[in-house]
Amino acid sequence: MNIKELARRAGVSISTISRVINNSAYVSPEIRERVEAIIAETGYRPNSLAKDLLRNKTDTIGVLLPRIDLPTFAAMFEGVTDVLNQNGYNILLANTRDKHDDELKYFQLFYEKRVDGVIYFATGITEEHVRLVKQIRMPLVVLGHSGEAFSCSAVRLENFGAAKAMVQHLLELGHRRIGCIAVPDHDVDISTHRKQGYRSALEEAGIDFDERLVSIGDFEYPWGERGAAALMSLPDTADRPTAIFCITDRLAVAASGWLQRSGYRVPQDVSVACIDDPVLLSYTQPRVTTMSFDYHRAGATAGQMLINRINGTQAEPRETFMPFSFRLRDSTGPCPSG
Amino acid sequence: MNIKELARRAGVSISTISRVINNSAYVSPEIRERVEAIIAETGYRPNSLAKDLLRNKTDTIGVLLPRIDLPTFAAMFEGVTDVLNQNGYNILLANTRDKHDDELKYFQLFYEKRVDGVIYFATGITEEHVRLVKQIRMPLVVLGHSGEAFSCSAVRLENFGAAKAMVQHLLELGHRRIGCIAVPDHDVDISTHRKQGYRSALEEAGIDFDERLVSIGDFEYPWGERGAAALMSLPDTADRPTAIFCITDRLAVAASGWLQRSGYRVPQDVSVACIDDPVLLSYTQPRVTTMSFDYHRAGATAGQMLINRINGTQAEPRETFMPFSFRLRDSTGPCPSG
DNA sequence: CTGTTAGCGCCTTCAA
DNA sequence: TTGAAGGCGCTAACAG
Repeated sequence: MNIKELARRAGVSISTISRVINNSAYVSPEIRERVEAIIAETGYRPNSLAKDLLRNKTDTIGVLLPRIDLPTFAAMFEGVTDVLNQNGYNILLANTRDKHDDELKYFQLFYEKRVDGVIYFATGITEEHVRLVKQIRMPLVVLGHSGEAFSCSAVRLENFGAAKAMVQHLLELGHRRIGCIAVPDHDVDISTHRKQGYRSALEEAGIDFDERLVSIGDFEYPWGERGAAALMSLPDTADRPTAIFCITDRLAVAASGWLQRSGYRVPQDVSVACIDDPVLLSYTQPRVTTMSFDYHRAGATAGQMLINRINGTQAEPRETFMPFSFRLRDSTGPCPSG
Repeated sequence: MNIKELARRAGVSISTISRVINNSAYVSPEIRERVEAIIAETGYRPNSLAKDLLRNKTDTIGVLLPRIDLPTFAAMFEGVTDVLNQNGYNILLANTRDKHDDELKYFQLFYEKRVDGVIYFATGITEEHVRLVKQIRMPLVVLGHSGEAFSCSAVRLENFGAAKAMVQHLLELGHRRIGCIAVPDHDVDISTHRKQGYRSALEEAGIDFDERLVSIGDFEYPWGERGAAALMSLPDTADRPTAIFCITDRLAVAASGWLQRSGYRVPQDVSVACIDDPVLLSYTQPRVTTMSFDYHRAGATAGQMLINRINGTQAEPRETFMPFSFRLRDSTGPCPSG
């Protein structure tokens, strides 16, 4: 079914059909009624492809992300979609599932599908990314990294500050041997900056950095166990940490579970703290002290920035940092031997 | 930049350009080279809208779901996207955020955008849904419900069996007063069937159903606390449950946390069990006994069914039930007063 | 081997 | 107030 067939059945021209569909001009009531009846009866819906081709706009935004099954990404994503949907945009979603090399392919896809803009949950930006994006000139907003390389707006997190403040909290509780369960430096904003915050807090407190207190793995639960186990099995008991700072929530949950199953009380024997605050952390036993970011808001901000960029409301690149807030719960306490 | 401009610059016709882009016919090496050089230099990429309009195919699948921030949905979604991406499809994602009424709007959108098929994470199917889908005749696969109303294939979960088997596990441990934290009957497959499984197991064991042992709330953590609190505050101590069966994982985590904070040992005083097995449940304290569904596989199966339907490989509707598997962990134990 | 032409379905002047 | 015609960017006959 198309506009031509509709016109034939209604005994009018295709322009008239177009007019009633879009209310774009006056149509005599009788004709309008007749056409509407036929539309209702046939269940006709215009072909958006044809329309989009003509108006050179798709009302679709490409969203590129490495995974969606982490609460943090899911929350940002829902923030993005909330504002985009409210503004009449649809989402073409590319989930690379951590296959970083596929990102370039998806940028091309977005361009070929002529999306009106792109939200990019960045993990690592290469020169190829930059060249490609420059070439295709699509409105772009980066989430989780600087947008400088692309000369575009970005929404970032105060990762350094959050990590530093959390370690300072542990220092204030009297802890001196503070372990850190972290991840490699693939993802600049999270892994590097949070680790830097940890080191910076120690440094300012005049505590020497001890490499044996840092355990590097990945973001997943199993590593929280393994990391905690590694730290608590340092040969000299005096070397073992009295507090463990985890770079993200899953590591803390698993570390806390392992500690308890291994006979340590949390926080009486060992404190556990982290960054990121999925609802879960308020319901585990014990509840976990953390630094909270409003991920939904971060996503919504990025979405709004992109809309402003498309509208021309805000042409100049701008960078927003999301603040953290301290959530004191039950997993941190005074240093025992302190 | 378009094919016409390219033709002008290369001094050839647009068909020649098309031929080199698509490798659809022989082109003399010199011309091919010249054209490819210009393409590389301009960064030209064909407009998919025009192509899709012509071939009447978009290589895009619409995915309609109520939310993406639950591990179960996220896992199914990634299963879907894995097989679809592997088969060259892209994803137009509609996240209703539990606004059930928007579903119809998104079905229309999918049709207007001429997606090649739809995966529908169904929560409640109304007559309007059926009428609309019948009218637009798109290949469709339903996830989480019967596809009967649409005469389409579906992937479902053995919710009844999983719930029944879990309650039977508790019965075998000697429990007679088994609480249930559940949700209202909005979502047939999960809420109703799992509750029915609970009742069926009790019935077969000759235990009278006690309404006071069922607490109805929602899927979120806070309700796990409130539900557990309600069950454990029945006036007569003898009425209180010695085991709590939760309809899904979040409720169990929160219930277990609340019990421990309220002075109950899990499982020595009260056992906790549930259905659904996000990785988390292996890392909480205690680890939670549950029935596991392979959600990723469920999604992948749905994706493959849709592809088969589009190819014509499998035209007849078919229904697959995903089996459950028992994960015995640390949150369930013998009935104390046994 | 390459160019010309006719649409895909729709919107938008421009006439009438 | 309505109709005719051109064109969005591309592919696929059909000529040459």
